[in-house]
Amino acid sequence: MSRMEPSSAIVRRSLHDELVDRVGRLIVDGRLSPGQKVPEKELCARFGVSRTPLREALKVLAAEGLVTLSPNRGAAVSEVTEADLDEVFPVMGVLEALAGELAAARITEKELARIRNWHAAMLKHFAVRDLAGYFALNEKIHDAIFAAARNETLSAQYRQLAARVRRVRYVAKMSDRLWTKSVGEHEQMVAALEARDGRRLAAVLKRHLATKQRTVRVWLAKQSPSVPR
Amino acid sequence: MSRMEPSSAIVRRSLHDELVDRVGRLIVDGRLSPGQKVPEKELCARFGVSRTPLREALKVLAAEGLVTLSPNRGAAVSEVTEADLDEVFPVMGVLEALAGELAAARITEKELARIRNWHAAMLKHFAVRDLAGYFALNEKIHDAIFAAARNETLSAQYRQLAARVRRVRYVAKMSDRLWTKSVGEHEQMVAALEARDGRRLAAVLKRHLATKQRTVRVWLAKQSPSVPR
DNA sequence: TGACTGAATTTTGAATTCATAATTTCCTAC
DNA sequence: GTAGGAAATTATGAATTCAAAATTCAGTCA
Repeated sequence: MSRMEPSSAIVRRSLHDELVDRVGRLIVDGRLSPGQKVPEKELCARFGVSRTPLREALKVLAAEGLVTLSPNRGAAVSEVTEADLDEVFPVMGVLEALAGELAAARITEKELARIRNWHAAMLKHFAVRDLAGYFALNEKIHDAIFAAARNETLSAQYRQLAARVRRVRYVAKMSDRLWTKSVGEHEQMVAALEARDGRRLAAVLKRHLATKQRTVRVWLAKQSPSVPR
Repeated sequence: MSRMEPSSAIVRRSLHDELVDRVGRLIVDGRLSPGQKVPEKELCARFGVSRTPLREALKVLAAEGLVTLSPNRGAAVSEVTEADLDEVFPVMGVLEALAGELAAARITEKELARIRNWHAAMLKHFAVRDLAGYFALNEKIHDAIFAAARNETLSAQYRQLAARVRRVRYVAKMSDRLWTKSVGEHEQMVAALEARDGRRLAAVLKRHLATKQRTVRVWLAKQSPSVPR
């Protein structure tokens, strides 16, 4: 008997697992905004499921910090304060540094080549100041570095923290100065990877993240006065 | 009206939240052993709750890596393989290092004094080779360092990883040589804290964790042949 | 008008129910 | 006696139900 196409096969994940993803995405890319109550009923209707699996998913999202549960008043999308960023970024920093060290030691030629290509494409987006395209490739490159680090635990921890700040991170319009700086850092990242210099890559990634934090900070400061509640 | 004893007060957390703790503890301190299926029914009876909140808790524990869910066959306590340790320890390492740097900068005299006391008490337990007493204080000291780092995100991430390995970590009988080494490292930790030398503390913590990993490795290697499945 | 009270409604947390998948038991054929 | 397979049992995933809490709304009185 012939095996079914893996792509067409319905990999029957449990509903709650699927929902963690779907609802998480709604939050991360801003379709549910911070502070807003999670509309349980509406989401049940939208996804065609009952409250049970949805609520299971919300518990998981709460453990990951994307939603906040208050007793007898349900779930709300977590807000991202400046204090949160001050907590999260340093942790992301050391995780990225570790990823860099491991990746430099373990990355294959093939993976490196792919990153080089993405980097080149990213430069083109930068040239015409196409932020969305830039970010998409930027994220791919970072993911590839974590993949090359071959440490699923490390990647998972990072992903979790990244999700908490991404909605801020990827909305933050960069000033041209910071953007240029960021591109330069990416240049150095690729160079360090090619030299397989883990220490240097770690340092670059840390500096890069600091740049990002500054970008976000600027954005958040501009934003928060206009967000009353 | 007089206030009730906090210990007797029923702080009405949601059931699932309470259960994440209780079941998590069962796993972490080995009352449910790795590989074993989580006895849903039995736990419901034991805690006097229905399956709904228990299953919510299991989803959260699965996200934290303490249990593993397989479609249509429920939850089982996750096993800890050597490969897991190779993933988890490096991450814990960088988190501890960061905690050390932050703690050195932020710790108060009072907190430092408390750590000094615990350290002294720990030495007494070491003198008579009282492993349980030693571990209890050891853990307190590490917790205190994270508390002094004033970064809840950092602490939470660390706690999560620590839970995954603790059942191995705190069962592992240390060889006398490694134990002595460990005590020496603790000595250096306190010294670095007193000097508020973050860099040095980070280095010591990293070395200390490496020692611990070696301890666990030895234990796991001895163990695994006798565990058939 | 406007603050307060209390009933009606909605929302939440958790138990129960129900359909389906997995496992066990028991029977049959060899 | 054992392998195979059907029926019974149990476990699992998810929907539904139910009680209690929160919220909304309406009416009363100052």
